[in-house]
Amino acid sequence: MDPQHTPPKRMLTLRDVSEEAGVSEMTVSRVLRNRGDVSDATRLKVNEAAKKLGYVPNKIAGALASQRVNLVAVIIPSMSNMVFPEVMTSISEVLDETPLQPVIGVTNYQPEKEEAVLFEMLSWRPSGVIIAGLEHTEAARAMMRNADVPIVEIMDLDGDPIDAIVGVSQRRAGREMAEAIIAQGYRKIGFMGTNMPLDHRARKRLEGFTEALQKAGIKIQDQEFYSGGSALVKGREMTEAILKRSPDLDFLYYSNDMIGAGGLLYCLANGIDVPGKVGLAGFNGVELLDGLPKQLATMDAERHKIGRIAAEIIAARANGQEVDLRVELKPRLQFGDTLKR
Amino acid sequence: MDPQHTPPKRMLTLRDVSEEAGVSEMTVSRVLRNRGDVSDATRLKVNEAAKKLGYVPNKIAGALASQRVNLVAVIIPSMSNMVFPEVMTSISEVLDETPLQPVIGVTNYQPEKEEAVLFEMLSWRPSGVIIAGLEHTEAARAMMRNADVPIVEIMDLDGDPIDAIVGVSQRRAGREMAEAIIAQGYRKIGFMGTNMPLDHRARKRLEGFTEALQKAGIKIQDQEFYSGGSALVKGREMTEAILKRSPDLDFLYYSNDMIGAGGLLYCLANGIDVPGKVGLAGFNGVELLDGLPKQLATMDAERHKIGRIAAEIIAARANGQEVDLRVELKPRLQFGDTLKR
DNA sequence: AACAATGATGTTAGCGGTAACATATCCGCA
DNA sequence: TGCGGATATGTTACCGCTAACATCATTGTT
Repeated sequence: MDPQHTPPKRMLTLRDVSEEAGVSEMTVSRVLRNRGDVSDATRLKVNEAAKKLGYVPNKIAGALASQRVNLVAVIIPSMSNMVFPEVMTSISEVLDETPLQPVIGVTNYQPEKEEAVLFEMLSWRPSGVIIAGLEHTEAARAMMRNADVPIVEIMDLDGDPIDAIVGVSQRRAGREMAEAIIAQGYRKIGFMGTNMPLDHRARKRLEGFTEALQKAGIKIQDQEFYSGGSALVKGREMTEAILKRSPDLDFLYYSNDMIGAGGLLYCLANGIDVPGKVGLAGFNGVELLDGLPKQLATMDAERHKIGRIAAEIIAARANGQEVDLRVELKPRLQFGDTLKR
Repeated sequence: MDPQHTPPKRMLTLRDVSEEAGVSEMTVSRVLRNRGDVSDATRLKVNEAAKKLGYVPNKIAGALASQRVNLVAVIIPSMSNMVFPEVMTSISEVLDETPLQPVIGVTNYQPEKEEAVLFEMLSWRPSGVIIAGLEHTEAARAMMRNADVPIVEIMDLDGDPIDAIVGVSQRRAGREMAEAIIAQGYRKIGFMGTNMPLDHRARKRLEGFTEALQKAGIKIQDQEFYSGGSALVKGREMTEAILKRSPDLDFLYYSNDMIGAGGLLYCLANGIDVPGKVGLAGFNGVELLDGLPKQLATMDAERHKIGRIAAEIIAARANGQEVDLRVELKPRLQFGDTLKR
C-alpha cells in the first residue's frame, strides 16, 4: 500500500470519541481539556476511548470557537546569526512553563518580508507577538497597533515602541565601548562591520561609537565592510586588509564577535601583539569566544535575558497581569584580554 | 490611554469589509484569495475597503472551512546546535517559494517532549511534518502514521522511516572516517563526544566508527565525554585531559566539529604537531571551521541539502506530485590539514 | 429572436469545536 | 419527606470563513 495513495481518511472528531465512550461531545471536550466537573468514571471512559482511537483534537476548530489561540508569534531577522536562535531558546524555556507556544517567522532583514510574515502570523490570531527591532514598515506598525494583543519589541531600545520593549540601547553600547577605548589611550581606530544597511542595531552601535569618538575629537581612521560568507573568515581577511592599508591603527572595533574572533585569530597567527600593538573589541558575547586562546573584549547583547523577559511579559499579559512596558538591560563591558586596562 | 487597558475591540471580519465595499462576503473572500471570477471594478473596491479598514483575515476560520492549512511542522532537537538553525534556513528558503510556512518545535532531545510537541503541532492539522531523526516514542510514530500528511524524517538514515526520509547514514559516516584514519596509518585512537544518550546520530556515528576499527583489529584506546558548556572550551579541556592521560595517542576523533575545533586550538597553542604527532577529525562541516588557522578534517552533515530536499518533498506532495521517499546523501570526507594523506 | 455558454455575484450549509445555559441526579439536612 | 445546592451531563447557538450550488446578466451564435 503506497502511502502516497492512501485515500484521505476522514479525521477523527469529538463525535467519534463521544460515540465510542457513550457520552456527549461536550463531555468529551471537558475531559480532554480538564475543564468543569466530570466524574472519574466518565473521565476514564473518555480518555480510554480517545487513546484507543488515536484522537488528536482539532485546535483550529477549538480556537475558532473559543476565540483563544495559545500561539506566540516570534519574528526574527535570521537564523544564521546565533544571536537569534539563542533568544529563541530562552523564549522557549519560559513558554514551556505555560500553555503558550512560540511560532517563529524569519524576515531575512527585509522590511517587506517582515510585513508579510507579520500579516501571516497575525492572521492566526496569536496571543502575543515578540519581534526584533523597532524599525518596521508603516503598515506593519499599523497591524500591530490594531492587533489587540501584547507586542514586545526586543533587542533594541533606541526608538518608539508600539507597546512593550525589552533590550539594550545599541547607541549606548557603541558609546560606552568608544569611551573605554579612548580611556585606555587608543587613538587610531579602525572599524569593521557588515554593509547591511538594514541591520539597524549594528548601525546604531556604530553611530553611538562614532559620536563618542567625535566628542573626544577622534574619528575612525579606516573601515572595512563585508557581506555574506563565513564571518570568521571575513574577520580574518578584513583585518589583514585594514592593517596592511593602515599599519598605524592601534585599535580595531568589530561590529560583531564573530568577525572580531577572526581578527583575533589573524593577529595571533601573525604575531601581532594584542592588546599592546593593537587592541580589539567586538559585540555580543557569543559563547564561542570562551574557547579562543585570548578573550576578546566585548559587550554582552543580553540575548538570554531579553528572550526570557519578553516571554514573561507575554505570559503575564496573557493572564491579565500588568507589567513593565519598558525594560532596559545594561550590559557591562568585558575587557577580556584584548583591551588594555 | 494605557494599552494594557484597551477594551478588547472586536476584530474585523469579512462582513465588515463586505459592507464597506457594498458586496457580499463571498465576493470579498474571492478577491482576497484571488479565486474565481471577479470583475476588476469590484476587485478594486474590495481591496480598497480591506486596506482602509486594515482587515486581517482570520486563517483559523478559513482553515476550518476549507480544511486546508498552509503550515509545515518542523521538529528539531535544539536551537543551540547550529546544525538545526541551518537546516531551518534551507527549509525556509524553499518554502518561501510556496504558500507553505514552516512552524518550528523544539524537543531538547527529549522523546516525551517530542511527543508533546508533535501532538500540539498535529492538532493544527499541518500540511506536512519534517522531523529530525528516526527515533520516536511509539505514540509519536502512531500519530504520524495516522496523521495522513507527508512526514519527512531528516538527518539520519539508519532505521525504518515512517514515510519519507532524507539524510546521511551516520553509521556509514563513522565507518568511512575510521577507514580513512586507519588507511593513513594511525593506530592509537582516542574519541571525544557528548554523553547524551539521546543524541542518536552521534551514537550511530560512534558505532560505525568502532565497528570499522574493530574490523581492522583496532579499538579505541581512550575516550572523554562532556555535557553542557561551550563546546569549544570543552574540546580544549578534553583534549588536554586525554593527551595528558594517554600521551601516545596518534589520533583524536571528535563527535562534532565544535569540540574538534577546541582540540585543534589546544594543539596549536601547545605546539603539538598536527597532523604529524596527532591527527584530528570532527563531523559536520560547520562554517566556523573555515576561519581556523588549520582546516579540521571533517565530513559534511549536508544540512543545507537535507533541509532543501525535505522542504521540496513536502511542497511537491502538497501539490499531489509523487517523489522519492528515500534520499541518501553521501558526504565526502574532507581531509583538511589535520589528517595526513 | 431564442438560447446556450460564459462571467459575475449571491445564498446556504457546514467545518469541529466551545461558551453559556438548561437539565438531570444525588446528597445532606431541617 | 422534601427541598436547596452541589455535581454531572446534555443542548443549542454560534465562532468566521469557504465549497458548492444557485441566480442573474451579458454576450455571441445561428
